[in-house]
Amino acid sequence: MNADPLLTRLFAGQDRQLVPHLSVDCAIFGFHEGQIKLLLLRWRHLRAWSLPGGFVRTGEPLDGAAERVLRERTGLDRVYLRQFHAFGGIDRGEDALLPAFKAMGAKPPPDHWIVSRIVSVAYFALVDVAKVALRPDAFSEECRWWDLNERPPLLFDHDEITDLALETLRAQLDYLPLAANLLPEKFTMPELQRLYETVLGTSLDRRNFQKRMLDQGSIVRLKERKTGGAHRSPFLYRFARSARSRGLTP
Amino acid sequence: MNADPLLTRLFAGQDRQLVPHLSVDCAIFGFHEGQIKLLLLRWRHLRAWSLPGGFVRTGEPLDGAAERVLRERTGLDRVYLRQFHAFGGIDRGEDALLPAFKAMGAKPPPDHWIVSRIVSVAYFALVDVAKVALRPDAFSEECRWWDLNERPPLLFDHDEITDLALETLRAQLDYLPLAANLLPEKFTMPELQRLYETVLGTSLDRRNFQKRMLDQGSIVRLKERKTGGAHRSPFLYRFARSARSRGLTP
DNA sequence: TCCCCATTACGTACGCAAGACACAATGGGT
DNA sequence: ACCCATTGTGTCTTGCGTACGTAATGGGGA
Repeated sequence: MNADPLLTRLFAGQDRQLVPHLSVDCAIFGFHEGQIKLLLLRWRHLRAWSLPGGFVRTGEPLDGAAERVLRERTGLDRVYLRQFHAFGGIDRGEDALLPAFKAMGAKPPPDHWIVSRIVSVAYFALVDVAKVALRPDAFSEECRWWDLNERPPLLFDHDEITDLALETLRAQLDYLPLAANLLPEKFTMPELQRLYETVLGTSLDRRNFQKRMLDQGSIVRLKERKTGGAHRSPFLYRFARSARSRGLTP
Repeated sequence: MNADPLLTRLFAGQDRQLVPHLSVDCAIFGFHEGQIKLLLLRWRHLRAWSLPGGFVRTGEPLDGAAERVLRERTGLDRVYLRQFHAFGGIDRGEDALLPAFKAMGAKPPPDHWIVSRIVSVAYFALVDVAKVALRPDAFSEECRWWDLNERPPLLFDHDEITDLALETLRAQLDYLPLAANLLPEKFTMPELQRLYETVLGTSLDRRNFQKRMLDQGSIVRLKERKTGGAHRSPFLYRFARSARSRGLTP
């Protein structure tokens, strides 16, 4: 197999396009059929999964790198994206990459930063699954949604990153407009409730939940109802303008 | 003036001790006489102030670098220290350093990372002012506590960093054992209340505050009272064991 | 020395929001 | 036409936070 020209230049130390020792990783969450979904990539040759990520380019803001990763994998722009932690331990499992590079015909020098020490700034994103156009990156052969509870073990320290992303999500559930970004424009009250229950891991009272949401004023009831279900048709709702917060510079 | 040998080696690109393009900054908070204090350094030659910070060494964890900065400036170890954000904008004001380097007789090449692009991971620390032994670093001529409201304008983007640290502090006031780390072992109820009021920027009802704190169970009343004041002697309290959380790996 | 009074300690009443639960309405399935 | 799971709405209770009143204390001023 031919060596990737990008990798060859990178390993020769000639690449001044990237900020060394630095990367971004994105935990991209979706919600579908009552389940939280996580977007994962499968690496070529390694056959193992990781979060979408990438390196930071010279002259590119950190947030810009995260926005780029999100855009390149999902086609989405201006969606909910927040930094939540920088992971800077000494051994984050970078050497798991070595077999992949070898299989690609490129050999990094043993002291090259890409296999020695990388600090990764982690972001989480909330997206509407229906709007996503999945696309793997140069190093991966597949890109798909996983049910959060059935996800495979991840490469590097990405299990740890995912866990902290979820913890952050739960802690901020009522402050950030989480649901407004995970659900489609129109949704029913039970759908909204199942999202809350899934994120919180508890069950909530239907009637009190509805009251709380409506009194709070952040969602608006539409005239339409959702038909096709086997029971009484529920109303459709949408979020009030103020509830949708997009992008990193609000 | 003679060139600093560390700087000379760094600018010649020979220094493999530091991870390039990466630094840590610490917002170190204290509390004294009813006021929140912030620890600042005054740079040599520049005569301007900044947060304590430093570069990350090869083989040093990110958290370790923050702990080292805190220890070197205050002599303290195992105190409350948390990462809260990575600042990675394109121009964070690094070129403010140029005059300082020049005055030290060292000239960085114009494309050197130290004046081109630095991503800084920011931490905040909560310390007991009485236990701190202040010590400036190699680049600063003075190191002292400032009243938060009277602090001077800071170098780089450190005003922004300080603002976000405070915002994070306020948001987490009731969850993290903030007071347990800012106050001395023994303290009075009015002292605790003033800390809360200062951080929150509001005034609280004396009687309800006392009830809330005691019902919560995280503080314990001692048999002693504080004497010497001009009025009725208040009881002394201490935090319950569980309330004190120290260091980055609990 | 004694009174004054700011400050501390303890207790009660009210209001709002969340939680528990009952009942009516709907719409496809049988 | 009836059944019944599901949705929409209302009521009662509980608990926490807020507002506020009263008693106790200890140093300072006359």
